[in-house]
Amino acid sequence: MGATKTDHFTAKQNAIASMAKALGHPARVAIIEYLLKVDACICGDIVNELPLAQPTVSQHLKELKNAGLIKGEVEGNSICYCIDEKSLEKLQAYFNLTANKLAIKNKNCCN
Amino acid sequence: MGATKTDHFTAKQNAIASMAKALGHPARVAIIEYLLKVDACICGDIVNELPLAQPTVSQHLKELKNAGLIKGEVEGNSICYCIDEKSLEKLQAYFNLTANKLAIKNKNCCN
DNA sequence: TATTATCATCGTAATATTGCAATATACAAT
DNA sequence: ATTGTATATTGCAATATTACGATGATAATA
Repeated sequence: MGATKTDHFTAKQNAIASMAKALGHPARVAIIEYLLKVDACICGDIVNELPLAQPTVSQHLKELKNAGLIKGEVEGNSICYCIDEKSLEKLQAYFNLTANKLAIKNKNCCN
Repeated sequence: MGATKTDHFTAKQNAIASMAKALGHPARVAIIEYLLKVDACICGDIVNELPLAQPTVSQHLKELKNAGLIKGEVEGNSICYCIDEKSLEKLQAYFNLTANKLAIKNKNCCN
């Protein structure tokens, strides 16, 4: 026990959960917001922005990358991290769909 | 260590992270989708829908409730769970804003 | 080549999450 | 009152996450 039973759910449910999980930490939300704000995006800048040590930030970046929310490319001595537009669009589409379904839904329950 | 340093981030960042974290498990995504699909919404139904034991489902429901994503009301012998529209709208608004900012952004980096 | 700068990885401690059996609680019906 | 049904809570084991110091790896620069 202790491990999530991912194989019992649909691929889409796991995909959404995976991206949501990556955003389930304020440092990672802050990283996304910072990447959105600046044009140049090097890990060092992010470390200076956050109240966390460099290895911790590096780890958060890795998780965002694993979830597909950001991309990283080597650029000389440093690494350039950027938001992966597609993943953000998937989340946008998912929540638009969900909120719209909810708005249309018959509310004959708890309301 | 091991505990998230929430107080170092903004209230909004923590709020988004908190809701995202609640959706960071496929069972909880499945619960939201199920609540969206049905009109009547009682926990027993949810237990039957999911490949998890009753206490586990109950715990996931509690977390969704703590994050403000669902509301629960006692209804006779059972409890009626429903999606909290406001929270879903917040997520929708957040991802719309983020995706739109991203679309407008100058991409002079990693692209 | 030696040094410095930048980011990643390893190792580890502290804490949180996941999942379930067992048990408790609350209500409805008999 | 007792029984049955529905959900919550407790307690625990397995695993995951968070955070950071120490150390590596690589590239630019002196």
